Amino acid sequence: MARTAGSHSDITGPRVREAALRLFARHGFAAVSMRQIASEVGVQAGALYNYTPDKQTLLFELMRNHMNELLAAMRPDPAGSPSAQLDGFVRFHIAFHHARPDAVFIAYMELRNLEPENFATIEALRRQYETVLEDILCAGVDAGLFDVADTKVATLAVIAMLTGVTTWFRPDGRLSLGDVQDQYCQMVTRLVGAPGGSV
Amino acid sequence: MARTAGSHSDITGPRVREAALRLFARHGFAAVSMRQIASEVGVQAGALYNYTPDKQTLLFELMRNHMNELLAAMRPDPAGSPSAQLDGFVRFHIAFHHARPDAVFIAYMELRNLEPENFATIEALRRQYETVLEDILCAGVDAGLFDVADTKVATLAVIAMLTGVTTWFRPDGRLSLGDVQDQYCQMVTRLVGAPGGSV
DNA sequence: CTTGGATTTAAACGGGTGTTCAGTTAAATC
DNA sequence: GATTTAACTGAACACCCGTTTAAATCCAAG
Repeated sequence: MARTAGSHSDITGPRVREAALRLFARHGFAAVSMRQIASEVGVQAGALYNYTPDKQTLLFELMRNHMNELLAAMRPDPAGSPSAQLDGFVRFHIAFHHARPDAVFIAYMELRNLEPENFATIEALRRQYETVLEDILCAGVDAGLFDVADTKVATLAVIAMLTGVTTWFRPDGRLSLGDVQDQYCQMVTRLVGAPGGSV
Repeated sequence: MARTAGSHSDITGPRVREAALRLFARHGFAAVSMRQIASEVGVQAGALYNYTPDKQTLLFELMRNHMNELLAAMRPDPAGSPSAQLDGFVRFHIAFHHARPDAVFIAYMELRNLEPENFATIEALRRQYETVLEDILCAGVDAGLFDVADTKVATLAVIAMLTGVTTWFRPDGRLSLGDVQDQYCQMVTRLVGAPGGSV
């Protein structure tokens, strides 16, 4: 068992994933070659295959990793009221996605480049995340706090609205991330017909 | 001037664009080859160059065409109230986008595959469309009908929310297109703090 | 029926693709 | 210092890429 301590694989492995994430987000999975990724890492193309069985799996692992991090980070306070939970969800979604623009971009844009089996896995994780929000909405409706015609539709509407932030928000722009979070909280609060959202 | 009547170009041209639209939407611009498009049309790859100078322009024309159609079809009733105009915008956006899923997909997903000049053109058209909605929101705020903290943010939030419909709505599903339009109208009405959106 | 231009083919161009693998390098263990 | 083995190179594999071009085909007009 040689080269366990000073091994480069501890360094090269993450660097491969970082380069792939950045390049896939920037140019798209199909438009990026293994040689481009390798060149970014400072290695020959063949060396990448020490870290991934193939290009498809490299994409899949990036997406699965992102979704797992998302689900792990999202822990709604079970003691909070539905309104507080909804508020927390909105702020969390905006902040978490803003911190990982490349991973977000890939997770939403490269789904069609996944093989069916991999697609199903990512899709399941995505639905799991949506369920977190839907449960909050259902709890609010049950408590008579929210007025939502269809919690499934409202869930998808809110998530689409929140995810859209990543396409235009720039930290050096007119509004701070906190401003944006505040505004979206108000809009979502009103959207679900919760009290406290009126004029 | 021979072959003006029985010319194939009247037939092949549209067929090229249809095939490209479908394939680009399904697999992504970078993942689709000119030979695939040609094969779909029933022609050799070289024949495509009678109808487009290159692959990039083919994509660009599809996107520009879609945006132009979108802007031409979007004519808010200048006599209507801001609330009625907003309602009309929501219903129009959902219906128009649902009728052209492939073009919508391309217009939102393939922006990064456009060369800078082409990107700027499409981006300008997109902003033109957003301005239609923002003007409605501004009119509503000026009339004291809407309560919106930031019309730009609200515009982007509403459009992201509406466009998201195309990713999940299926006409053979639980809800009809009309149901979805109704629900989004209510959610948007509440989101902008307009009267008539409360419980 | 010939003509001439629109339309398409077939082949070629230079270059890039994902992936494999024998061989080289270099670091950790004995 | 010899041995072991993870890490990497460099070349090759078979194939696909967008685009160009000369030649063939097709068909309305004269």
